[in-house]
Amino acid sequence: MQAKTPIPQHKQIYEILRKHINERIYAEGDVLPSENELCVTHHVTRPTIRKALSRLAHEGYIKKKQGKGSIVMGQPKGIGILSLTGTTWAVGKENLTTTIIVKPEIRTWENAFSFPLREDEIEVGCFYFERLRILNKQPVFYDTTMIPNRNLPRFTSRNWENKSLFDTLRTVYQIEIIGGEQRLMAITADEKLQNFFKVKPGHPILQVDRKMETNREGFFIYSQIFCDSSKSPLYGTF
Amino acid sequence: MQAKTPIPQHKQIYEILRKHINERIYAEGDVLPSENELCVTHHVTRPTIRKALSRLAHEGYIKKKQGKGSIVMGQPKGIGILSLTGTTWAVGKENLTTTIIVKPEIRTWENAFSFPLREDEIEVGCFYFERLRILNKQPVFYDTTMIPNRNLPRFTSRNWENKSLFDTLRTVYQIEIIGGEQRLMAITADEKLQNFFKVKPGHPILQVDRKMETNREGFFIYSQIFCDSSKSPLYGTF
DNA sequence: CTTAGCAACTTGTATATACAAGTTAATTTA
DNA sequence: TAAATTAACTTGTATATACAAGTTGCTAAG
Repeated sequence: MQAKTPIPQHKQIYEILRKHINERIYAEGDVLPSENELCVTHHVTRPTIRKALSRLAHEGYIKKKQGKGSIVMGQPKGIGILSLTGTTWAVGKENLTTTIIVKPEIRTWENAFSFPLREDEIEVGCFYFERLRILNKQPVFYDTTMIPNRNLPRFTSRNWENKSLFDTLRTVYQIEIIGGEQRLMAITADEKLQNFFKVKPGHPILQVDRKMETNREGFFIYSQIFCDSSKSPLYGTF
Repeated sequence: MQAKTPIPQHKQIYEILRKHINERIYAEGDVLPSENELCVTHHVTRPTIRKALSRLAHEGYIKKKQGKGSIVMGQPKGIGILSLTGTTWAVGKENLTTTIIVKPEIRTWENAFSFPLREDEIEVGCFYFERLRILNKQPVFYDTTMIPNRNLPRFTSRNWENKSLFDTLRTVYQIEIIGGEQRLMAITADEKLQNFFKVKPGHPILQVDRKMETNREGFFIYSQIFCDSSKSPLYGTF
């Protein structure tokens, strides 16, 4: 492993192992190569490997057992809405299709779902898009996302259908979600939502407002999600 | 720092710093002593300190800045329902009172809120209790908790009013939540909930079913929460 | 054949060290 | 005076090493 890039080695190794788990090169139930073996294959020392593994363990990709090894758990379950990193949605990945209602476009911030905005955020405007997620031919999520228009070359020209927004941000732009805040509410469907979800007036809907913090100082991502949890409860791991 | 106990030093230091932040010895906005200073005061080396700080940072107690130091963020916001560790509820801690509806008692498992149970879990039975959380004199949460009856001496005789269940489990029994899964749903209030929350029929209610994994192998904690999010949205950090 | 114990693995904890990189403030230079 | 440099801090990354502790399977004793 060469350090020619400014990306730390433990992060590179994390990405490699993560990819291998996602691609089922290491499948659920498998035991990862031991830390010492990984040291040899990646030409680093144990603390470096341990840092990569510790992140994988924390995110649920593996489970470490003293004396045994690192057991692969597969892609963490969850739909990327309640999980910690917001990076994956394994459950129903096969069945969950994403339709873009409004393609990513540069807009002024209309609002940020009750989260206050800073001056400089308002100034640059934002990438805005709306998506409808369909599970087993039934629409279950409707969400809008706003991302500040700052130093994201060729962002609107990317293909976003059935792509993970957070995977792209992480691998292409080196932007990672490091935390955030969210508000959850149970509401009753308004006319627009009744239309999207094809439900009757008075139907309970789950609403989530999120403000996500990234490793870029002062760079926040805002999203609002509506979910018809009667069709499919919002399932997540933590 | 002596290593006479089997509890690792990095964990002990984590607990100390965490306590100091909770007691506002280190207040919001303060900068923690530098890693090297902490090394001296706790008689350990930097990697050990860094492990403690890294956990505090991950849980939101502090924020690390390269070149500056570790800035204290205070107790992580959230009500302990959506936050990662489930250990704290800072927001409204002053205003949030907890009433025990059903005191902790040993019961057989009636069910575990749609989570399947293992044989040995059913065998030992569980501690069961119900609580009602009141914010500004208005009931906002109603929750039931089930904990397997295994090796928890004097559990039922403890005082649980306005105590953090997870703090007690961690400090007294060395049990930590290391992850879990949850299902969120928007439902309409049934008669029992209408009574608790004093709302009309058809009122939307947020329901959360949780299965929490602990550092004790095979030891899970189950809880079900109902929230009248119209009075106070479920706010959490991650 | 069965079992106890040991050896060879695994991960967990901790030390000591080194240098890179970001921040801040004092100092030097123009 | 004002700007540039430097020095002294901070955290971030990485190496090399050592031993503790849990797991597994082989081996030798009964």
